[in-house]
Amino acid sequence: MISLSGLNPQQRQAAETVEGPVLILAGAGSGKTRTLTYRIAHMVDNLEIPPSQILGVSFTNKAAKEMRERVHSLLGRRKSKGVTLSTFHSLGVKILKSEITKLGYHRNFSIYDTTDQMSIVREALKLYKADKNFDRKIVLSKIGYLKNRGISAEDFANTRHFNGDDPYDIATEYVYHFYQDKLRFYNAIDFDDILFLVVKLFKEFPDVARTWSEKFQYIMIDEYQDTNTLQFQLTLGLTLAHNNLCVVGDDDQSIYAFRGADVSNILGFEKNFPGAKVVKLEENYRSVMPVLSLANHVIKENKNRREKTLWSKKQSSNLPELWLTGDTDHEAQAVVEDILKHQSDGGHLGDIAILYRSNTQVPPLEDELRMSQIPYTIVGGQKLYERKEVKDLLAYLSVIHNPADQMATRRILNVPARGIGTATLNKFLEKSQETKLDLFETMRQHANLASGKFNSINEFTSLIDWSRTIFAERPLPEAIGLLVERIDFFSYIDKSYDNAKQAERRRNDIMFFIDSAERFLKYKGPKASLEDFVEKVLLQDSQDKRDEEDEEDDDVRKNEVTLMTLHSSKGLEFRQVYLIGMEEETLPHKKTVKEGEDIGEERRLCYVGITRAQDKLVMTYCKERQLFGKKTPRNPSRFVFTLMDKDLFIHKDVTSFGHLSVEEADA
DNA sequence: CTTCACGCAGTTTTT
DNA sequence: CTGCGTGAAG
Ligand SMILES: Nc1ncnc2c1ncn2[C@@H]1O[C@H](COP(=O)(O)OP(=O)(O)OP(=O)(O)O)[C@@H](O)[C@H]1O
Repeated sequence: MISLSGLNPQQRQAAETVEGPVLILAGAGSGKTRTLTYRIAHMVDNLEIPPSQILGVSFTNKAAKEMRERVHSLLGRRKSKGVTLSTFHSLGVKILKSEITKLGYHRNFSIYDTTDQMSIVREALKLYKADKNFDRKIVLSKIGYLKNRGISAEDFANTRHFNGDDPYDIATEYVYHFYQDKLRFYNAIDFDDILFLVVKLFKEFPDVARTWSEKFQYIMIDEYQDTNTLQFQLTLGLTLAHNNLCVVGDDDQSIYAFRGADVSNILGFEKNFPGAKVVKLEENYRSVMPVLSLANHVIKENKNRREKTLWSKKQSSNLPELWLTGDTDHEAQAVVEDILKHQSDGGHLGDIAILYRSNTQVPPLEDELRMSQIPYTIVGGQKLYERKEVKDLLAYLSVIHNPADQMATRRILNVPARGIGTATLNKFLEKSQETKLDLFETMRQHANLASGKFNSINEFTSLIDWSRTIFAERPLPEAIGLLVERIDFFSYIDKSYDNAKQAERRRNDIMFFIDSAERFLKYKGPKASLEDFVEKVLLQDSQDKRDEEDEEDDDVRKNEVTLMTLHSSKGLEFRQVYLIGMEEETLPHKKTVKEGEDIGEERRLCYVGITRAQDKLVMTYCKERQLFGKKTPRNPSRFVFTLMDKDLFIHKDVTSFGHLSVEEADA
């Protein structure tokens, strides 16, 4: 029996209202996620609702994982096991895996990332000859924009989004069709398709939607302010058979508008789900009052927001601080030095987070942390599967699993070099187009197409066939190992880099990749399939080293500092937070300052950052910053600059403080 | 077909 | 400063 005494009366009411729509709209740290996790525990343990009927969705992997851990610690591993806790995207893939044939794709579809998408768009634009040179990034983002609003290539021209006078729209029209045709031919879908196709499926086959809706009788969605049109429609589909939907969010923390997120989903919840019980929470249990005051002042400036009261019982005599530092290296030094002090005072490093606007701010921090031997982890950032060699290997796996995957086939065709270049490739591409046979099959059946390449082509196709057998017979990590051996991948890597250090790093990436297959096998058991593994890697389902093994220290953070972007920090909390790069053109990012006034989202980002801190908050900005290799003078962010003399934080000039950098010492 | 060199464009944020 | 894409030479 789970006791709900850990909740305040409002929270408790939300947790106990299990039937019908419920909305919790409340500020940061007011216990929204906590309420959700107790609600799940309550349903399973007290109401004896079968866990398999419960679905908890969130937006990012981090948030999903956080939720899983919290539910674990309430219910214990055994009882929480059957509860589905995932992101929208992994839920989408799960649904597509079992239903996609209805849409004319095959079950073994590949999932394409931005690089693959770009290549296809590039090809399309090459074919779409025009005097103007189109930027494929713009075209691709238009396609993504459309998809996230549920608009297909066929519909585009008939929507208000289409402007017949805009050459880009006309180009996009063409490219979108081409792109979608190719994906289908390659039996591949992109990230946006994951949700787009589920929605399409639900629309065209209402009974399928109904089946899924019946499976998940109780649905909870965290960070609901970040849902976009597609996710909203998906939600509608999942609630076809009932209206047991509990959503949780904060319009002040909506930070994914660039991805189509639409706050009107949460603000209009009562309209969309009539009879919804609305719960407001006003007590913040996370932060100390001075931190919260600053946060409240920062967010107050935004227009079009729901006013909220937010207060905390936790007092503190320490105000947040804003440090002026020299340059990015010095900023990193100042932060690291402060962390060292914390460490020598016996502080735990797991209590500390360094947050920043963009991943480009990481390198100086990494250098300093390494030099000071402070353990740290970076969340997000350079992803394992984005490293070139890992992508290559992943492409092998994709072709083995889905031979129709042309992008993957082309990627590995000449990696390692087999003497099959563009000339040969083009011959096969032509043939493939002509016969409607996929590229791989074309090579198998018409190996003699390119004179002199007969042997190389044959070797390639039989390599893949051989691999398929291996992967069917051997455990995953072993099979990958054998493949790496067979293509002599390590020698290929060594040959590709004259710098021995680089080559070693790349080899390590591969080793790490095999390691993660090993962990995957351990976690999944012997039935761990190639397909599941690839999916997991692509969805970033588990990008950090530690997997489900170490059960007991689930709620104990490791003794290491956490580095992440403001975006990935949402929903988390740390005793001590360093919010670096509080500068104009960094926190209100340059791009948003230039393009009209959508500063509101940047301000919310700042709000999110501040409200991650429980006890201590340090914000830093630089006097100057290396930009494109040039020193550029910087100014403090307007978000705090305008609050300078209100005693909300202490402004410190630390430029003359701390270790001198090597250059300064030499000077 | 591979390799190398040069010019350039780009730096949000995530699945 | 880097990392990519293009083009010419080997
Ligand atoms: N009723 C309560 N009693 C004690 N602690 C609470 C209570 N409610 C929430 N907390 C604590 O407050 C902190 C913030 O809670 P939680 O993360 O659920 O807030 P949230 O509203 O989801 O925040 P955010 O909007 O930032 O995601 C957590 O440490 C949580 O354990």
